[in-house]
Amino acid sequence: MKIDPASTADLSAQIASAIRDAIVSGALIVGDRLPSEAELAEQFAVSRPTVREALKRLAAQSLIRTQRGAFGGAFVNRLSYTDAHAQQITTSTLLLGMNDISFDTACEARFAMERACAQLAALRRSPDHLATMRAEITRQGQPGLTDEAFCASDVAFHRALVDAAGNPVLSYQLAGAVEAMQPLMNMITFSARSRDAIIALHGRIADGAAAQDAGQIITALEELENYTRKLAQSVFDARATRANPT
Amino acid sequence: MKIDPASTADLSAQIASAIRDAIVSGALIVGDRLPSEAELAEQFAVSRPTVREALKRLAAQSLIRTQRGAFGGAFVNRLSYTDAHAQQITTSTLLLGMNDISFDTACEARFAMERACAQLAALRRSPDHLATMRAEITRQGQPGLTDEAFCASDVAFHRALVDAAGNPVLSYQLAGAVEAMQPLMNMITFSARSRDAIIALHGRIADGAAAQDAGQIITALEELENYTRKLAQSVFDARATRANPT
DNA sequence: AGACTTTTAAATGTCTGACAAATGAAAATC
DNA sequence: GATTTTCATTTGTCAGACATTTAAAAGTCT
Repeated sequence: MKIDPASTADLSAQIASAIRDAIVSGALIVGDRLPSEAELAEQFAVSRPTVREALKRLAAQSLIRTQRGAFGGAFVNRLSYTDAHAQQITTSTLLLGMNDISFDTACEARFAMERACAQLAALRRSPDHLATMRAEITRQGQPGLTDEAFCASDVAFHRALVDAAGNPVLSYQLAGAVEAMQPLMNMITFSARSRDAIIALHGRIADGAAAQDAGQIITALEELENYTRKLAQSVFDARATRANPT
Repeated sequence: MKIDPASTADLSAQIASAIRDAIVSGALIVGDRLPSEAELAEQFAVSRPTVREALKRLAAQSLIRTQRGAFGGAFVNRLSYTDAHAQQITTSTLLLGMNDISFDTACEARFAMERACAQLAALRRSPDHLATMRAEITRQGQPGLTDEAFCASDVAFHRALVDAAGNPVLSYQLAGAVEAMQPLMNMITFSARSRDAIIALHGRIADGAAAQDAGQIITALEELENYTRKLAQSVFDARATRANPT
């Protein structure tokens, strides 16, 4: 592991990059202990604070974990689904929030990916997944539910559908996409009638999963996508009219 | 922005978390300048090195960028697709590399997502995308190509298919999944015959895109998935036999 | 007055040295 | 032999200093 003395970049960034490369390439494997901060400082010929900044960068990506005390140090971390998932949600949420991505684009991406697991979900859904879906549908029908709680339940419902596909890699990828949509969905005010429509579509999805009928799930998802986009459109139109009345 | 004095977690982690929350929640928006390190140190009642460690954590996630000099400082960064993409590839690659995920699981997830954009790709593919796909197919047929170069071209081909869907959110999500598979794919040695089979399938995908026939793309992708899994299986079987000959 | 140069203040980047706190191993004690 | 104490190691945090970069502000010349 070496750094380029000619580079103008921050030393801590260079050091972090060197160690990251060693981990990604497999030169350092899960559980390996990195040299102590003092040793790293000597190896890279920098001071300990600089090394520490580099290590904090890696810790922010869950690449390492640190432990105090004798025989402590920095260890290469096993990236868990939970960690990866959390990072993906942060990244996706910010990406959607900062880049003026249209509701339609985000919606299209989300439902395209969700349809991708319909086939597998129909094949592998367990009674557990079905029960979760039914429970969320019931919750969504309860009176007095706030829009936010309705959205949260919506996310949980779709999360169950994704998990039903029984592929952890798919779950990790899609859960990020679905959850990142939530702030956008939260902008919509759901009338009682639109809630009923969504709940009916959720019911058809759950029925399709129960019957192991992928076609039914996909059809319902397509209708849900169209309905969601129409709903969002009307919200945006109403806002535009309020802001700019003729 | 406050931190909990009772928490046992690292101060730098707490400070990073507080600032991150402010960014994700929208209290700090793109382009906003954070207080200087000295001011932050005073606000949080910690030393400057501790503040710096917190800022480096945020920089590692591309949440902020720093600028030296007068009127410099730390600014909330617009998370670009490029940054998000790079992070996703690192995360996905490590997740796949560290967690003993079977080739089949990863392969299934990848092709499920890729099929999800077939419909959109058939609808929106531009001459540019078609040209890229054709060019990669040509490259793949060249003699003397190393296995690694073949894999890289394979990734480029599928990347073009994903981009053809014309949805940046989808591209960001899927590019990570496809590229993260590359180290796994690199374990396979491609015989001339298997290369020919893959190239033929790529040709059918490109033809389907050219004809705007989503069904053809999906069928070819399914065959490609099956073929890839069969190929990987034979590689693993051969290894098992070598390691444990009867 | 306007264009160019110099100065300067503010900010990050880096270093040194120090102490606190945690932690597990080893030594001492019962 | 079991328990307690000591101790070395390592990370976490702090204080203060200097180097470097940067753009605004002041100064200078035409």
